[in-house]
Amino acid sequence: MSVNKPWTLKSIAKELGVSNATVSNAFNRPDQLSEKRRNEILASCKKLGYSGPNKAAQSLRKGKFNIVALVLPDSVEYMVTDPVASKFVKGVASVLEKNNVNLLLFSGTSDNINSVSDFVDGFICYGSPRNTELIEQLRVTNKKVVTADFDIDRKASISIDDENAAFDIAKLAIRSSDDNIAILGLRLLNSDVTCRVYDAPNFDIHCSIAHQRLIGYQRAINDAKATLQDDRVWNIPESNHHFAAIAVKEALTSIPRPNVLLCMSDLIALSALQEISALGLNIPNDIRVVGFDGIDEAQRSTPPLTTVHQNSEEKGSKAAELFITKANHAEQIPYHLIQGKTC
Amino acid sequence: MSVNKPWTLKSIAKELGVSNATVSNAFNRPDQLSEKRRNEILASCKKLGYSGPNKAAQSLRKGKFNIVALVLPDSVEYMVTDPVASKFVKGVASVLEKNNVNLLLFSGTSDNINSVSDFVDGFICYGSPRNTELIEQLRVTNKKVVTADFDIDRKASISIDDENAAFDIAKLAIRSSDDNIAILGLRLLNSDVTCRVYDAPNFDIHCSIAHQRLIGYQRAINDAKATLQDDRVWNIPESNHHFAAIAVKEALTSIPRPNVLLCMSDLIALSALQEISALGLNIPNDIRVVGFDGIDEAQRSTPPLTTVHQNSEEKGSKAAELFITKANHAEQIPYHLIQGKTC
DNA sequence: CTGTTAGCGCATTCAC
DNA sequence: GTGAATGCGCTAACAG
Repeated sequence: MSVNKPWTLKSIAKELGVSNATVSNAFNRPDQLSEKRRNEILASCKKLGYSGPNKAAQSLRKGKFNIVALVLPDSVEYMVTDPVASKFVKGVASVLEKNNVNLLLFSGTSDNINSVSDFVDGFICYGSPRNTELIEQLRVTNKKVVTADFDIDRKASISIDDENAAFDIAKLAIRSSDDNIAILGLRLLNSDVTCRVYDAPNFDIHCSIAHQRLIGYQRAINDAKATLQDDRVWNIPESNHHFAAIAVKEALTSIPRPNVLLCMSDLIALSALQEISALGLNIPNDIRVVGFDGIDEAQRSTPPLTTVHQNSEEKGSKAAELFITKANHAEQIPYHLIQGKTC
Repeated sequence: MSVNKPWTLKSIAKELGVSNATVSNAFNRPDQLSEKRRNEILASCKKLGYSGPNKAAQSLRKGKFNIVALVLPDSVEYMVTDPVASKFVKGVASVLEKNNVNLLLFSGTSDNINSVSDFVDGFICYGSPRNTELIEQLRVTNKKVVTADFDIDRKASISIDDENAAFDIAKLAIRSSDDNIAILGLRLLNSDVTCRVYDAPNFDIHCSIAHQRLIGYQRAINDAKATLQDDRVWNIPESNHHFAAIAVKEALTSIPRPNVLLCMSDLIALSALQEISALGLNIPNDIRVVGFDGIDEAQRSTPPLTTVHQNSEEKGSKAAELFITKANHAEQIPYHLIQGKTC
């Protein structure tokens, strides 16, 4: 056999003078042959440079690929930019690695999961993908699907209790029925610009965490007998300073100026702190601000942010575990409030 | 045909009453049949719910997978934590996406590329992987390999001129032959603890960027007729505050105290700024500090860091382009100095 | 332009 | 324990 031609199961079997079933069994089904025979074969293969059955062929045959596609909410850029998403990915990766499953990054802006679904065992979907057609595709695929921070029918999912978390943190921020409240929402609309949200009940994505958080805020507002003016909800398309600053500026320059800012992410809240300082206003005396997520950076800001902490890494590892164990239930993990100095 | 059984090329061909080659051609080789016939077939397939040839089988047959494995220097965690690595990934992802190639994350701590090499078209390797056995495996694989920030034989590679960049920035920092210089190196040794490096020439990895930067620093030191004491080089295993702070503290408490700190990453330099402030020392009067990388954060520090800027995202996109175009030359991209206020 | 056929590399049956 | 046969789903070559 030419040294350049890579070995195949067949060719190595012939070389060793055994049947190909035997070689296959040596690698895949130890119980089908004696320990001794197996070790001999494996040793010979190693010596000859055959590193085991071809994975692609094996996958085609078995219908098992050991790859899972991580469907990101947005482009890959988003994942590496957003600290919350990063932690999630880290959690997913650690569990998959332990199970010898490979991780394929799949952009939420792609137009079809078909391009990969033939060679992955399934999907872990983190948040609602920007291209909403993917949701429908994920709904109908017969591959395993686990969602995080949003739901698709009765597929396995992992999240926190966003509504109650939002309620709790908003209760902390709202002190009087006279408070002037503004909500800086994250992806409340399926839009890619910062804008106000006038028709609160009419969302594109009803199952989104943004929606749930909004309900929680609203409940806290009602609970405090305060009111939310209908031009005081903003939509921010991505959790970053660029888009957040626009909304924050609009909010701070609107009359009457809000004295409570409910932010759907810490990054948004941090932008708010920055703008508020720039205006020479005092936190929390003039304005109280609360965030959401509990990223490390938020505890190092001045003043440290009052926010909801959720363990994104755990969320990621749980998502991967749900995938591996083929679970199909919805799971929630706990959150807790971090009492900073911004309210 | 049962509605539940997914279509195959064969079954759909039979259903449509055409040969399977025709269906295959309709999807893959438009020139092999009339426009009209092709459209008819594609339309029928769509109507019946056949979304095209199975990718796994197609890949096995063609030997083309449209997946590239990105070999990370360390675990996935590293990638999402390090701002420089993040940018690189972003650059890679954007180009691959444009070419309909999927990105598989491959940890630099894995023990064998064999686990994936049967179903990827090749590897993009970012920096020297923590498990150095992978280097040898990448060297001998017959799959396409592109390396970034380090070299494997004559495979395609992308980097900056690390030696000259280090020389340039060090020249900025060193002002007199009396300067007391300390070097805070990044991965100079294949160790996972922070420690001093005594035998400068004896590196595990001779082709590493750390090595090249060290040579550049050394050249600048010689050029300034200054000297580097042999206990003034530190090895930091990962570019983060935890490991960096240890080295910084050791350096700052050694006698005579260094007045020039050459740091092999901005994150290390930022840690240094923090520790120096904590000691009540003045930058740059008491100590001058220079970094490497030019991350955004370094410009927002007080004082803003003097450093080398390299475009990591471009490095990533170039790496992907080298892969896509099957190039096999070494390429360098430019760097430039950022004159901050730390020296 | 169309249909037939022989693999891509493997795992699983079934008889031996 | 072994070896031959079948097919996972597809593409390329070739004949028509």
